[in-house]
Amino acid sequence: MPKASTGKPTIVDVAEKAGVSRATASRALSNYGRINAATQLHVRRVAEELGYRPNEVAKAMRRGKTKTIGLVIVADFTNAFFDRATKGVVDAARELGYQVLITNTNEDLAAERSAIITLIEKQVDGLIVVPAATAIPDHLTPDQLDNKPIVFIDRRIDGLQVTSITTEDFQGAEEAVRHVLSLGHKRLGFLIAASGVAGFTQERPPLLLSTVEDRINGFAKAASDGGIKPKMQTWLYCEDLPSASEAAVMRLLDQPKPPSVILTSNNDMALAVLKVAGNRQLTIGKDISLVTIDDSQWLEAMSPGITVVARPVEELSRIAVEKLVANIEEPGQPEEQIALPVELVARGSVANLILRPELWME
Amino acid sequence: MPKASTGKPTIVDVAEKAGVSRATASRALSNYGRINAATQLHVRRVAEELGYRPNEVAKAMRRGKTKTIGLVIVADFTNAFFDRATKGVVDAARELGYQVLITNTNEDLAAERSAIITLIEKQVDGLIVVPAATAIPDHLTPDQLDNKPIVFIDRRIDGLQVTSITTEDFQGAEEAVRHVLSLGHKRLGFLIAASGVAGFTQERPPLLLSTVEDRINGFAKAASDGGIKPKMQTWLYCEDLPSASEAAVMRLLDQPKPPSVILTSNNDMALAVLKVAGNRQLTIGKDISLVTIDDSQWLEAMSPGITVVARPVEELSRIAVEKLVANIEEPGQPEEQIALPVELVARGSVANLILRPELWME
DNA sequence: CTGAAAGCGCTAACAC
DNA sequence: GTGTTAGCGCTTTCAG
Repeated sequence: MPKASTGKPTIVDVAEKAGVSRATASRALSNYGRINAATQLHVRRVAEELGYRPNEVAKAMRRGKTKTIGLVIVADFTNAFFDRATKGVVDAARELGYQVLITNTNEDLAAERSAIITLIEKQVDGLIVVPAATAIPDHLTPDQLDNKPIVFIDRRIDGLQVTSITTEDFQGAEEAVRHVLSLGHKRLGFLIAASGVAGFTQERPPLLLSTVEDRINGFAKAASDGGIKPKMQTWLYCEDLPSASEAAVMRLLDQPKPPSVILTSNNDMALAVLKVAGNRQLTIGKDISLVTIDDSQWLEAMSPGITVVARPVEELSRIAVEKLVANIEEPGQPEEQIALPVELVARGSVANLILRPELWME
Repeated sequence: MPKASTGKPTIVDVAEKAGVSRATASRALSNYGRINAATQLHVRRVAEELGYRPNEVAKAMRRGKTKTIGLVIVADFTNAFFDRATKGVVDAARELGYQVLITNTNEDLAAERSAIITLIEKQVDGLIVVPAATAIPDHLTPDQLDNKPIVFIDRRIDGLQVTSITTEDFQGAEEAVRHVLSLGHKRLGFLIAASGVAGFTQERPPLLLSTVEDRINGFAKAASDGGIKPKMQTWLYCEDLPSASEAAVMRLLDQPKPPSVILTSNNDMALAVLKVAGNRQLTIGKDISLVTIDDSQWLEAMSPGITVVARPVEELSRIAVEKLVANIEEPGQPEEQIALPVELVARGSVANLILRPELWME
């Protein structure tokens, strides 16, 4: 009586039934090495009959490659940027034959740290991360990473030699300001999401994510270039929490001389402006203007549509995956800092104070 | 000269350096079986020194468990439901010590099929899927699934004995209709997302997802209970594509006697209403009313806020993971069909035709 | 309480 | 072109 194979068929079962050795079966199934075409066909047929499925874990163990990449995404992917980025990474990875193991840290460095350890232990071939850190962290050293390739998306960490795919946030922010200035706005409110602050503050926090840093600098440069005096600008740095951001918006609006336009650094801040404006019966694009960074279908569908700096999220994710996979399959690629161009999409959320000065009296 | 271990340290290196056997090292590190406390401490210290990291792939191979679950999510997680569900699953899984391997199919059965095969080959311990199929598919048999547990979220497949976590869509839809009727609406437009149709149609497609089916039935029941004659109802079944849904909305609005309120079956359809209304300078909650299913921060932040049937997405995901993990760790749990209650969140997008009949003359 | 040894399923030298 | 064999790194009987 033949050894009854109880569980699911393995390559040994296939080999036996096909009357060949394991090696031949393997060659037939994985399509490598020299093998007789007829043998291959036969083995494959037998495998099919048996309902054989390769065990990728065993393969991974043997080859030292899991064909899996780890995605460490911070915060909600409830955020209009991160959900698209996630989808982009998953899709691009699959096209290249990789699966993605996903982890969510809540902008929390400790969570990021442990996520990376887990992923490395799971033997991912590489990592795509949205780093939560502003300074060089200790858990992103080649040693901790087991020398696995890594690429950052959305943000850089200056001083770390890591490939990063970001967007031209400085230019985008500049363009946003130029746009509102061209429409006659002179009193500007800036609402900047900044982790690490409690509530909101006028003082610029010392440590900021590279994206935030770039946006601030871009905003500031264009405002200054446009001849807008600091007095005419209100800057609020705000915790990324509805309670904080809404309070910040109210503060902005309740100034003796409130801004005619608010520029927000991300979706969450824009949401707060929308909320508060709604509560106060203020019409966007008329009573108060708004420009934000990152597009979404909702921003487009509103009336008026919200003017945004759109970032090429899908492309960013795709490039990140391509660079990572290139480095996995051919180690030693040079590090690159890639910044993708952004685009201002003007919709109706910025009042034209030139054509309709009655909307805004100084 | 001792065998210089080149690569990363393995448990053998730890054992050697600690002067114990592999078995003892394993016991010390994985904290099982009988082991002397002092020995354990020593081994752990050595492991620490060496920077030893367990290889989870090897563990998985040996134990036959990967501590990984596969998530097969359809469509965009750009969708306000799926992004939150994804996050919910990832978070809940991590809390239970599982990682998640994510796949995105675009409501495409073939993609789903291949995703599941891949996941099974990767030896996931179980599967959470949003099934794209309306009828019983051939790729979800215990055999194809390698007898791994599976739970559906968001939708059921009637006739398939699979644990599913859904929401009370029938009741939610009913409640939505009751709400608009109570506000005096009598002419109702229903915009239903339905895959499989091209463009849009008035004819009800034969095969519908269980969620869609339930929503339609709920809408219809409440309308009929409320004495709304079929003549007063317009039903449009629509491809889930902006071009199609926007055309459908226009059709709805361009009828000789257009509905005073549109009830949409999902976010995408609601987006189309918003878009078209914006283009036509129609004010939501006044010129045209809107109720949709699934909440999002955007729907809440708009002015007026959009009235929605909110579904408990996080809870749904959490329960799905818990049920799945229970079944992984203790196989043979009974299948369950769980439907979570939903909640109507009334905001300002439905005009009150009773208080302000001038908004709507028959 | 600890060690020896087997083996999870697969691939890749190396022989023939 | 095919078979033999040796592991990948780990856990787990089974002895002692």
